[in-house]
Amino acid sequence: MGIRFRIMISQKAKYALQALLALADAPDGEQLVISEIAERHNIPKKFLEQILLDLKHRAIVVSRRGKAGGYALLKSPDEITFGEVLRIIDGPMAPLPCLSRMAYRRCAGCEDETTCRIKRVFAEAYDATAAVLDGRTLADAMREARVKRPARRGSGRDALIA
Amino acid sequence: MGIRFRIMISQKAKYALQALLALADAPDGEQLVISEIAERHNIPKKFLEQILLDLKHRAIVVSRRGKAGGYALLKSPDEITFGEVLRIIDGPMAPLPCLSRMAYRRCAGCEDETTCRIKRVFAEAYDATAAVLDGRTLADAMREARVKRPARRGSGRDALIA
DNA sequence: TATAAGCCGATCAAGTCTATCGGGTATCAC
DNA sequence: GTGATACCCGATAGACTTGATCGGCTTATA
Repeated sequence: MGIRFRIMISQKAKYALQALLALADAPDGEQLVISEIAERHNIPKKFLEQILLDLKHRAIVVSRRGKAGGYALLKSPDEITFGEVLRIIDGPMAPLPCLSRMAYRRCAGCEDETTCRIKRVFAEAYDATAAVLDGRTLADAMREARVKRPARRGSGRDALIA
Repeated sequence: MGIRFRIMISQKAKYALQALLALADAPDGEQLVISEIAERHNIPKKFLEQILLDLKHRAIVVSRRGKAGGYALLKSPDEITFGEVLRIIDGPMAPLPCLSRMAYRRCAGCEDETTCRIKRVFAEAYDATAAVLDGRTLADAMREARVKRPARRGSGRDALIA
């Protein structure tokens, strides 16, 4: 139906970030149950189960099972970066396989990687993206929501198209 | 089989950029036929037809039909940006629909867009990416391939993971 | 022991990506 | 004007991914 976006964050990653922010919001690191988070943020409960389990396996959150169970953050909100979460949920972020450190692969049909004229530009783009995503934490996101800043840079987004 | 990359450039876009660079390489804007480009760069010929047609419709290249036909660049290589090509071939680049100017859409389930804590971070990431991709032209890519520069920034890519 | 909550693997529908196919149409050489 | 060449264009198909659901198991509390 709708238009497809290429450089898109998955729904799963969005859910993951929402859930983590919900946990970060909980006072005193109090734990929350899946169904609570799911209902409050309109996330399919079973889907959220998978997501939180992934995050648990990667030591972002902890869980307690049983009747008094639930989830809580394992790391502090200012130690959890967006980049980290995205890599866990969506896999490598590099725009070309040959640019990834966590999953390097030669590009199909690329004969001389050292002189590839496409690679260099995307390497720059990737560096720029990664610098932002690896530099922003849940704590940053929580802060930004409270104090509304003026445009961060001179021209801001208005200079950009699409 | 392999690992999936999320923020990935499509094969189609890679073909498009290769083809455009091939046309930019041609001396005096001489035209090339599809099959020539396809063979030299290992691009499926019929697939490349579609791609070049798209680029023609968007006024990036011109074509001549018939026996002495072929393709040539319509704009000069320093007027064709990577971002432009990517938007034509892959569609909007924004990581969230609500960040796209060319195809704005409200994010599913996002209730208050002005206070969305996820949006802001991705807006920054997107700005950073777009600044690079909209700032690099085919001509840049051709230049960079010739003179091999030292690392552009201090630490360079080595500081980054994945 | 009953109940609540997380754990876990399998499966499914819809959509996307890559590529291919079969022909249609313009242009040039002769 | 006839044939060959090269671009134009819509339809289709297979493999894969994504988002989501299902059923049942395990652990812990009351």
